[in-house]
Amino acid sequence: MPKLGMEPIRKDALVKATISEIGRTGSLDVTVSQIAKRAGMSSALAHHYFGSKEDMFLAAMRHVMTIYGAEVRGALSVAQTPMDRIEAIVVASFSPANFRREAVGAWLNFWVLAQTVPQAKRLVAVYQRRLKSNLLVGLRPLAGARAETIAEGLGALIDGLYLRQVLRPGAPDGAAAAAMARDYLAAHLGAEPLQTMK
Amino acid sequence: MPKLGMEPIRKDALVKATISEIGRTGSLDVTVSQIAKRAGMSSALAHHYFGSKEDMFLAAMRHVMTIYGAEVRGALSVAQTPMDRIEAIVVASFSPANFRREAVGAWLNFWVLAQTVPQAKRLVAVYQRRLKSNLLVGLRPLAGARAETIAEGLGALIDGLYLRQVLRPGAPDGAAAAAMARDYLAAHLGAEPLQTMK
DNA sequence: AAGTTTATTGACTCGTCAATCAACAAAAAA
DNA sequence: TTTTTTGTTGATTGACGAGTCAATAAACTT
Repeated sequence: MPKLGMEPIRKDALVKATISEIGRTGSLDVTVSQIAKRAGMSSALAHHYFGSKEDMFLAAMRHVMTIYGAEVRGALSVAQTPMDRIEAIVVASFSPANFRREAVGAWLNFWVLAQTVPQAKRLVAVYQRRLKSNLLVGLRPLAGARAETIAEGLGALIDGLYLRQVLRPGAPDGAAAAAMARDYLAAHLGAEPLQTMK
Repeated sequence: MPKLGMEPIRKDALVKATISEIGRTGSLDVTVSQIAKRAGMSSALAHHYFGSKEDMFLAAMRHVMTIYGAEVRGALSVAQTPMDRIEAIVVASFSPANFRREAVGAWLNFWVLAQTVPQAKRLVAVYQRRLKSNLLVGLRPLAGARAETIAEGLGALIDGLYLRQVLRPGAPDGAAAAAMARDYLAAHLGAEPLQTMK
């Protein structure tokens, strides 16, 4: 009994189901049928709304990044000082949500996807640019000319710490990761604003 | 015309072919037949020597890590000072070899594999421990009690910088990554050996 | 010489899966 | 009311793939 305006609802359900299934299997080795089943429809319908499985992956990727982006934006909106802003980004990056099985599966597998699907690589690049630019807003008042380099380094450190927590045996420790990031900041900000020699 | 003692030769060929194919496709979505073909044998023979495809993946993973380990060990063997040691590890980690398509494909996909295959997770953990311990040897004379934290952070930073170079559009810049790692060191060593307050 | 171990493959089994299609149903437009 | 658009699925296509097996053959053992 077809109700109209199903498209966005179905697509949304499929995107979420895609992420769930990637998290469940830990890989991109999920079938359209599995996804469709979890989203409560036939695989044919999934193919109807998304032309191909790859399109579903890309939509799922955008969704994960949107969620993360919203989390960061929410945290930033209550930040007062520049330091607050950086702290907000760090905390959001290591929030429990990002360590859920689905999120982990999504990120790792999207990195893999980025190797071969240009569209996916572009999305990853967008994420990296946005992270850096968010960090810069907080860093420039604190570090001036060195802000660029510090933002680059802190961005990489956040990714690296995340990766390590995820690959570590046992439960990930977001707080420890955040502490390391703060340490990095302290060393780069507190120490040598005067060091100019290369 | 069976010559004896083929096993190690065949296995070696399969391992290398596995890495090649993973690099070529950028994913673990490679068939045993593709691997076997590239290694110059039938897929049945591949199954004869390795029981399953997963076994081939794990063997390939060990091989990649062995290569990297050898590279690091070689660089360390000529290091004189503690600082030399750290520098050697950094340079080796961002060597062109590690940015070859095969190496990139291997690392990214092995991270994914580690999510679901405990054996793979263990191998990743071994790599992380070894990196940290190598860094520690160089860091302890320079940083004393803070060596632990710095090694942890530098290890994560190296992974994060690697990831960023790999995902960046365009050719990766190992030298830039190494420079960032040095920057991290400088900030953590040169600055506040006296800072004790939390 | 007979028996055993090692090397090797073509053919096959059993299964999966992405994508398509024909067909049906209901709402909206004409 | 007829037509068009939107929603929906069962069935099918066409292809591929991991792992097994029987069979063949060379080399080594006894």
